[in-house]
Amino acid sequence: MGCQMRFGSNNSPCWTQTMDSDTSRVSSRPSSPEVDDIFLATLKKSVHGFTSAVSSTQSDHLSELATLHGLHGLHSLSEEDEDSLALRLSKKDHKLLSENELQTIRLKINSRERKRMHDLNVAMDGLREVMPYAHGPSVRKLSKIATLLLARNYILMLSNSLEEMKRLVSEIYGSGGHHGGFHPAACGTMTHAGPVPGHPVVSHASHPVVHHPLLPPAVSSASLSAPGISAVTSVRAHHGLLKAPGAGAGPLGSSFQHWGVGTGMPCPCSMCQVPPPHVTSMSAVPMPRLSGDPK
DNA sequence: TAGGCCATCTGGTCCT
DNA sequence: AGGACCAGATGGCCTA
Repeated sequence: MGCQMRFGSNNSPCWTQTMDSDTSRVSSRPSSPEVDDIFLATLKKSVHGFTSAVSSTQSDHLSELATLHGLHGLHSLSEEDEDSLALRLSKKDHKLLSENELQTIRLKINSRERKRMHDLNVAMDGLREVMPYAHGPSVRKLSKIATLLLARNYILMLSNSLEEMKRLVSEIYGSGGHHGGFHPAACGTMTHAGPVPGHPVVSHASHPVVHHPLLPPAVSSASLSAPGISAVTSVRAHHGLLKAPGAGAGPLGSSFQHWGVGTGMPCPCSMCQVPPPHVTSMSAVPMPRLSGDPK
């Protein structure tokens, strides 16, 4: 089976295709049910007796305990039996706490855990939102693991792009002052798209590995093959995020601004008064489809 | 039907 | 002691 990331309507297992629409299911269920509702409902039930308050798991657990204590047919127990069971359970398993107290504590803990997981999901949703991936109602929600892996790759891509931009800037302007000798008069006719005259064309294939201070050494395509993300090998293999930054119409491929040497400020010339090289939107990058969607 | 993804419960551990 | 965090177990939903 390998990598099964469900995105496209046809749900190809791997990220070999761009995300595709599937209006039928963004998420068939809320990321988290109304926590308070659940908790309150459960609490409400608990008022009428703990045997009806417990979840199925709790019921099972209770049944197990009842079995351990030699009591069978828990649901048919009378109140006296329940009280007896509670006493016996409290004596053996919970010492001083009554069942109701235990139940209350358990519900409280469960509620906290639900809230914690809900917060985690909210954060995950926030991460999904900033992921330059296809958004919209017609796009299936990224799974958690997909979100994390994609985010990681995205960060790597941005880091590499940034480092490469810095390198290029220093390469271009490092030896001279502003417009160090190559820039045509007042940026007259020069297109910023092509290779800079007198400067070697950037070859990503020959780029030294860029090390990001926040990343482990050798953050490169090789490092992306770490076992930790082996589950998405095909994702990596086909994922546009993992291409060498700047390739083609990447951040530096088609346009970049002149930068004032030493100032880090954009060149004020008219030619350079264009939007800064945007971070390539991954939604614009042909993302591999995750399914066998023929589109 | 199998497998993936997810929410929830639960008990354990660690921290404050 | 209480809360946060974690991982295992469980069951539901969905898709191929």
